Amino acid sequence: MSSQFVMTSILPPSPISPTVNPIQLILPNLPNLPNLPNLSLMPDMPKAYEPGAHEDQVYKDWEQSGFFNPDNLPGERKEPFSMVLPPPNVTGTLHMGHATMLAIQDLMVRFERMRGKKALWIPGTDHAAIATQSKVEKLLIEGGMKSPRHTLGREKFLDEVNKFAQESHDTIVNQCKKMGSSLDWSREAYTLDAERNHTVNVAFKKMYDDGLIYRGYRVINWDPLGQTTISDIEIIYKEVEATLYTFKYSKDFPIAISTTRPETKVGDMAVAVNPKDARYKQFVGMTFGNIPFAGTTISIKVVADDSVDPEFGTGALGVTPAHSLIDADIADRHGLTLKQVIGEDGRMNEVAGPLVAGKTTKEAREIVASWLKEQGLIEAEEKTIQNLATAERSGGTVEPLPKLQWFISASKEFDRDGKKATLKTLTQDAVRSGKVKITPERFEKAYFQWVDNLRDWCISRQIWFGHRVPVWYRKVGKVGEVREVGEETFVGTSAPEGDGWVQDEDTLDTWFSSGLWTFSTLGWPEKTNDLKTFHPTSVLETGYDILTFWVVRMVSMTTYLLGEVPFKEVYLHGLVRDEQGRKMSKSLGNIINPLDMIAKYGADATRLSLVIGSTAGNDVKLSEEKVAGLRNFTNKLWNISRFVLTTVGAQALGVRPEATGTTLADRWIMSRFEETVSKTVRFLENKDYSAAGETLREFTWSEFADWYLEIAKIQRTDATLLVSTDANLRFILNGIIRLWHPFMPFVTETIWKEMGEKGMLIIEPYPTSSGARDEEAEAQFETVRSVITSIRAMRADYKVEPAKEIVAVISAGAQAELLEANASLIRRLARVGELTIAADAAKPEGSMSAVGTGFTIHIPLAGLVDMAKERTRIEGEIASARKYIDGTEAKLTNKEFVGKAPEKVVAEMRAKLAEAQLKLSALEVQLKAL
RNA sequence: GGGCGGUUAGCUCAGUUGGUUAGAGCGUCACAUUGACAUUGUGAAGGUCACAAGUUCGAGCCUUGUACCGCCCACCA
Repeated sequence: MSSQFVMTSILPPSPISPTVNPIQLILPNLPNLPNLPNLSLMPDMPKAYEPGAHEDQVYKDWEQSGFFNPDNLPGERKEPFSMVLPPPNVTGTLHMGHATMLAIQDLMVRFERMRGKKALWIPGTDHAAIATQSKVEKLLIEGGMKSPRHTLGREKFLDEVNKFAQESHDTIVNQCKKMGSSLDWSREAYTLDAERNHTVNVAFKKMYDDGLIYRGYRVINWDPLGQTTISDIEIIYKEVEATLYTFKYSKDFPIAISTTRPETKVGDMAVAVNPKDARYKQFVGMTFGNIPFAGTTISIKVVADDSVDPEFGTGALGVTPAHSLIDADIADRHGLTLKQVIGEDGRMNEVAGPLVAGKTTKEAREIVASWLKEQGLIEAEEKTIQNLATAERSGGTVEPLPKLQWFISASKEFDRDGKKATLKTLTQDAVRSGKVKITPERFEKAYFQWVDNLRDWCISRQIWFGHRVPVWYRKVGKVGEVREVGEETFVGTSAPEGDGWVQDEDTLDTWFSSGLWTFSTLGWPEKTNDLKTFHPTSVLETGYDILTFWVVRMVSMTTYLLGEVPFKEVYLHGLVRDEQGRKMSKSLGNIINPLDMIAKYGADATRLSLVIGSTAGNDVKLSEEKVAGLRNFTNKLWNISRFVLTTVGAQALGVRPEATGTTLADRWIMSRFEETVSKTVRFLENKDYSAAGETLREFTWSEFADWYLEIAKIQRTDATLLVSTDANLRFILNGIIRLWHPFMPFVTETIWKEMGEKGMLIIEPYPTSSGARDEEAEAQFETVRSVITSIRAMRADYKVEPAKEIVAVISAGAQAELLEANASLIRRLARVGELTIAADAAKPEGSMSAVGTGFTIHIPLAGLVDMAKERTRIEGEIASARKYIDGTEAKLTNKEFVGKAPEKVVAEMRAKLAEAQLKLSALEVQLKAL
């Protein structure tokens, strides 16, 4: 029974929380009030946003709403958006890399959900076969058990692993929720649960029946420490120092060879030379038999093979077919037999001869080397750097050796749509045809580099934790007559009928089941509604480091089994590094735990820190300061809302105000809002999340909070502007809360509640914009803003107390009317008591001046103005203006520039020149006046 | 050995098909602060865009080369 160790329990239903949010006690009392709010009903918002006080409750509310499940979403939603969560390994807890993935994916799915799509994001975990089993084994050994597998036996050992996996799973689920992930828990899957086991078995059987899966006796990567085979990509190369010996097998042998592993030479079957190598041509085809070598006897054939580099070493390669993957290939081409001299325990076996039998390879290496020395066979001995193959999980030194294993063929041909295809060509075509788009595009190269060299994939593992190979064997033969006449094989989704069947002991590589993930989670092989609606999935978002491990395999297996791609797009994020760019690791002690960050700064700030400042495919450097900085922003957003809600009120939020009768500032902020919406949406559609976030932050903080809110305070003192100003404040607040939601779901949903909105923000429509801007208002407001900023700068320059009112005279030419119309803003925001604005105003005695584009500001500061300092400053400004004018004039008098540059560029430059000249003459006037 | 990135302010990074006097956040400095917010406000300083040559009217951006840093693949036996 393969299901005995399958984990089925997934998740208890969320209990309905007995706690009642105090805010909800107030809000139902908010009827449709007349325009002026009743202050006593205003929400009582604390001064600072405390994430810990809201996040868990908000998440529970979302879960209870059922909106994570697309079947429950309101309205008619036709277009699907689907995504699978790359299942985290049940080996422990989530790290910042997982947090990044959750932040980006949740952003994607919330955005699409708000845009009215049938949005589905499927959660799940990966049993991570070798990784989990070795982790549990290690823990048991640390706990005092010497040989856990031996002591416990298969069933009890698996109980331990499953227990650990369950605990890990619970932790992971909790962490996903803490991050605010809007995952549809009702569809949660596990790569090793009963349904996925069925999928795996069906897939295995189909591929076996089609000849894509086969069993073969071949040289594989053996991990003597983990006691299992591993695939090529589970190998990590480490540089170690080694001795390269050059020697002859015997005095009479005509060719010398080199090796760093003399002990394997007792298994040599041939010497390979390049066919073009004149030195050895005469020996090709000859066999030298009965060579006494290190206590045994070997027989060496000289073969010619193109893969041998005549320039390297002696130009001859000793072929050890059983213990080198390359040699195995050569042996295969020349029909040499595999002579296994190293056993699965990593020691030399009987075949290796009495001199080394039973010794470890390391011991044997010394023994054979001394034997060679004694015999005087060594011609050279030198130190080199060798890339030692080690197993990713156990750290053991990988020993290539021949073994009967299960493989998936990359090159077996089959018919696909009337054409010949292989797994390799299917995988290549998926990306080449554009059916799968990889973002960033440059990773397509890495994809092809891997796929073009796709080799047969060894999928069987000698571990217990995993999907057991769905193959049964039975000895065939008449009892009592001949033993083991043959073996009968049965491949199926469950055990065959009849007696004597024994299931294959091995389990499958964990990537076999994860390769089926996009459709195993949707009910395949049944033709479910989910599969029809949501497959192929819209996008796969994952780290670039598992492109080859996982993405390639998903494309291979899905295109083969389903005849369609697993996803339309792959979006790859970078790795999270520390502030110095180092990988986060336990040994460096630089790990930032996402849960710590959430506890300290909130989930929203943590998410934002992983999204802002990171671009597709590039690593993110994370520091606690960055998270803290973004926590400040969440608090800013909270306080913006607090201001609007407590002073203006919550009514009529979201209703677009009438444009008539509004001020320049009103027109400006509405225009900026339109621009912000269209830019944000465009960036989100292009998956440029950092740019979207920065656009929003810029608008929220630098435009809405710093300028419009301050102006609103002034406008609200004017009874004729009160209603329209409030309407604007509400509308824009409502808009930014929606815009921010996919980035910062908790604080925005909390504010939404404070606003007294009935439904939940999670399903509100995302703002849209025609992109129509009021360019006149933007330009005019820019002038007003620039006047205010200039006055503030002058004050700061002369250390005038911010509260103190000053006198200002502005000479503004054609812009005098505009500034006059906004004089009250200038007075209040720049703290000007007596303000004179004229087309051409004279400079008062003893004043300092600042020249802007189209205006000059004078501030009389009797006795305070340092004339020498003023002169230096103005001279400096004149110098830079001259330099600019000279450069620009040079360009404009250059016929080639005027002739070849686009008209628009030339016209812009002329306008800039005129502006600069105007400024220069104004500066010169100022200098003279001094 | 093959390939892919990167090098822009003290730090972390943007910079869209080449076109204003290169931007942001953090940090720094100065000033301020009981009415949304010190998790704040206002203002300022700070850059030969790694280096060299080339293409172009024009280069942070394109080409070639050099240097340094990081990663992936191969595994020379």
